[in-house]
Amino acid sequence: MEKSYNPAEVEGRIYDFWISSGLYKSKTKGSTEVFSIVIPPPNVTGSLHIGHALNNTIQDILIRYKRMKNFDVLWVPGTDHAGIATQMMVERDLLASEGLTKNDLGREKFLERIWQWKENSGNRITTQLKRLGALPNWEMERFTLDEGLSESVKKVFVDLYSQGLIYKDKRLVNWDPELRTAISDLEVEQRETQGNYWYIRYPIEGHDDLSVTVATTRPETMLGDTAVAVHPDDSRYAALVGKNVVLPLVERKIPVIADDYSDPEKGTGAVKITPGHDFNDFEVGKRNGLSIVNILDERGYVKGDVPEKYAGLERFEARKAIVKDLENGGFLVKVDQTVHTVPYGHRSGAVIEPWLTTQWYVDAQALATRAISCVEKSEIRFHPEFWENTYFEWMRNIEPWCISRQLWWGHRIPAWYGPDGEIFVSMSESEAAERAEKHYGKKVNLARDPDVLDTWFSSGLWPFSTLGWPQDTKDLRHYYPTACLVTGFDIIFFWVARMIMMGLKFMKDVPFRDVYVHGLIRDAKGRKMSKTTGNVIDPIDVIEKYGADALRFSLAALTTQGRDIKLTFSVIEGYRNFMNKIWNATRFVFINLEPGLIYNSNIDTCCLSVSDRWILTRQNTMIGEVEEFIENYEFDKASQAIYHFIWNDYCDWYLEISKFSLYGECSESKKTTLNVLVRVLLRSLRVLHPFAPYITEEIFRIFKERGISLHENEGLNSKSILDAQYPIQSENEIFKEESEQIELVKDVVTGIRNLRAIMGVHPSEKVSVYLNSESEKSEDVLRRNIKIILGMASLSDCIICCEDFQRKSVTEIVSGVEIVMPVENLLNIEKETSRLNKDLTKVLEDLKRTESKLANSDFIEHAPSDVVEKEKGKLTEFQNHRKKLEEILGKLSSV
RNA sequence: GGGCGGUUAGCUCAGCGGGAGAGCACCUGCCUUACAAGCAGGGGGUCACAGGUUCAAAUCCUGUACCGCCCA
Repeated sequence: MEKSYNPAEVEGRIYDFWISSGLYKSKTKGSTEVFSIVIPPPNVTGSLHIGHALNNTIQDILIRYKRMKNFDVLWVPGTDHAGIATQMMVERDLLASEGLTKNDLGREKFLERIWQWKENSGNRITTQLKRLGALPNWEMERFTLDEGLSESVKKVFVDLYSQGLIYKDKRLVNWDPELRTAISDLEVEQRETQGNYWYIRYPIEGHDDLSVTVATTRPETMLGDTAVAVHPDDSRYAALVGKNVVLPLVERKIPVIADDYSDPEKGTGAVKITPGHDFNDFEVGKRNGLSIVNILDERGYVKGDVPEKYAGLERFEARKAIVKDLENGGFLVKVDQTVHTVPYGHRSGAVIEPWLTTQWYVDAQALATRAISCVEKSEIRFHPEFWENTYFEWMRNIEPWCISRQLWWGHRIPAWYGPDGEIFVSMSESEAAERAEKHYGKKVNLARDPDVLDTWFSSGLWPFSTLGWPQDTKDLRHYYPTACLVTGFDIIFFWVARMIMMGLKFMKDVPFRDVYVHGLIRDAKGRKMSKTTGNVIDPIDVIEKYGADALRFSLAALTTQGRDIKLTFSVIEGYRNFMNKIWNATRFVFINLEPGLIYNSNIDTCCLSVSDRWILTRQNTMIGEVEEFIENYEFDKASQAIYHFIWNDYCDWYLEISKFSLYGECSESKKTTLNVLVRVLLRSLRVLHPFAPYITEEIFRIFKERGISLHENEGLNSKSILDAQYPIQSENEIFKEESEQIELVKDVVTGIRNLRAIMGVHPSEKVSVYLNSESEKSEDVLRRNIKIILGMASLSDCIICCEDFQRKSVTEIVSGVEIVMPVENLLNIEKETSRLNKDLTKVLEDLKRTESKLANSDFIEHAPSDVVEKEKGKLTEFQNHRKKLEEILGKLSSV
């Protein structure tokens, strides 16, 4: 074995092995329980970012863990066509490379281009997932625009339409003038923006001296004003209600109306109403029967029933012109600076315009009822639970979902129009034609709806469309509902909620039982990672530098419940070191193994030493904890438990203690030690495997290669560690008594080492100490483990006795044991006195607190008896400690 | 404006009713043949603030301040 672990040499080879040996396939034989996950499909043309790394690491941990627990696991991989994002990219590329627009190419040619683009970049994201060590069932890989998935999309659309849950409606939508498509509420980002409040005076018709002043952040929309609203109770304006104002520049006469939408406290208390370009105003217009004037085209240029002067101006150019003209005309009262929220397109970054169009909608409210109750009834559980609130909040106030997009890349809406606009929604064109013929009594030409569906519409079907729906497949029956969905909180609305609605509607069952919501990864300063900030950590770079296992372990360790993750290289480096530690612990074991020997890991309990029993106890405790933590999605705690066990228990103590046996004379003892070393190592590797699959598989392989054989083997007859059983806590390997003994020994050793350090004793120099305890039991423990103490503390001699010393010495008291180290001439009495006084102060504080507790009758009465007993134990301990310290200090003062 | 999270060691975060913890950073000493990507030892905290509940509060409740996110 190399002296340090080299992930770059190992990872590719191991991943190929997993693929070539078919380990990614589901293990259906002998498994009774099923565990399935569908991947949150990344953008097919995208590349793996650190968020994907986190998301997929967690899924891979779950899948590997459950597989080793003998579940029939399925992890469905796949990608998303990402309608807007992908089309935007290809359009940009087309323009840059050939100076062409999509319209120059035409729909079909353009779509060919996108497919080509997808083919070129389509493998990148999956290749990157493989580098991370993710092992989904690649045979099941899906793409949202696959034939099968397209069938499900059509089927869902047709069914929902026939039930009236999908409908066409003309209303305001969020319109992206740059992409020239409608987008959903969720794709709009409200940003606080520095802007102006323009106060504009609207003269009252027929009264030269009367006017009403309105305030607006979007003056150009005045071209579309069809009323001015004041509050019904606002006495300032009561007289004006029913009169008309003359819209400046436009000269249109529009009414002053009373509507409580107007807030008397805000601005002037009078508000201009533009039903064609503002969501609130649209509602006001509906209530008051106002007409709608559309003043913009799909690019955001002024057009329609407006003064000729402004027609054809871009919206912000129009704003400038209008403000200028208002000022010249004496209509501009004042301009205040203000911070207000402006809607921006999530993808394009363009300012969104509310725009009146006809679009397709899903009646989300109708689907939400059951989606809410299934979470209320805990048929689906969020982890951490508080995300339920976010979910409920949104679901209970859900708006109709606009699903049509004026794009070409995506699932084309399966609706055909007859010559008179009659709609035929069908699974196919021929079916539509058939129905049209019946309807009209003759053959007619049908035109298909040009638009495509929101990408999330197809993603919403993902948990069942990927399993074959609408066909009644074996996979669907077997793996639906999935066990768990792993996702970031940013797509709870976009995706999680919609999958729940769709799953309940079409599968009559929830799509998953658990939703594990992880945080978002941020940089060291807590900022979102973005290309523009330049603070992006590329997971592939990390993997190349530190190895995939180090990255995975870091992500798992940092994933605390419900918090964002601040990722820094120093953390990853730390876990890279951990991998190297494991590697070297393995090297140590191999160095000591004797070839050809048969190791029996089915250890005969009676041969075990105290330290053997201790490490087995520690390991079994750890195994139980890790199991519980993983089941609760507490990956941070699980990884910490493993880390602590391997590094601090196994390497720092057991491995060091084992040397006394390995380098000793007794071959029986040596054999037992090796058995325990091997057993604990192999079990640790299996516990660790879901978190660090590469290094554990590699070490496992080396074990097999070296021909290490064990009677009751540690899964070594499996071809992969992934096919070995996950360790389970073994009650008969928990030795409480011996475990406590070693903890005492450890404390004493640390105490001695501390004295050595204080006195500057060179590590190689052997010294002698006296150990003095008033407890016979402790004394007995120390006597029986004297070899460990001698070795671990580098002692020449260790005398356990109760005798009184008169020699110059330094002292430490740990766990009731007085450690006395004679130092003869080296003693600095002042320093030692001050050190011990510091200890004494602490003990006196502890003692005082305990005494006052026990003196409190309320405490004795109310506290549980075990707490009271514990407190009494502490009292004795502190009293002894105090007594000893005072004796030592007394002696020091007389030296 | 409404909702959700957070405030614990220099930094990142655990702990969430009974003696303040980890990793990193820091200080001291060690190249002790598994590992210097290491070993040993150590220092460091009125657990944001103010009330309350309780025999007992970092932990539960209320309020305040500040930070972050989501929705208007």
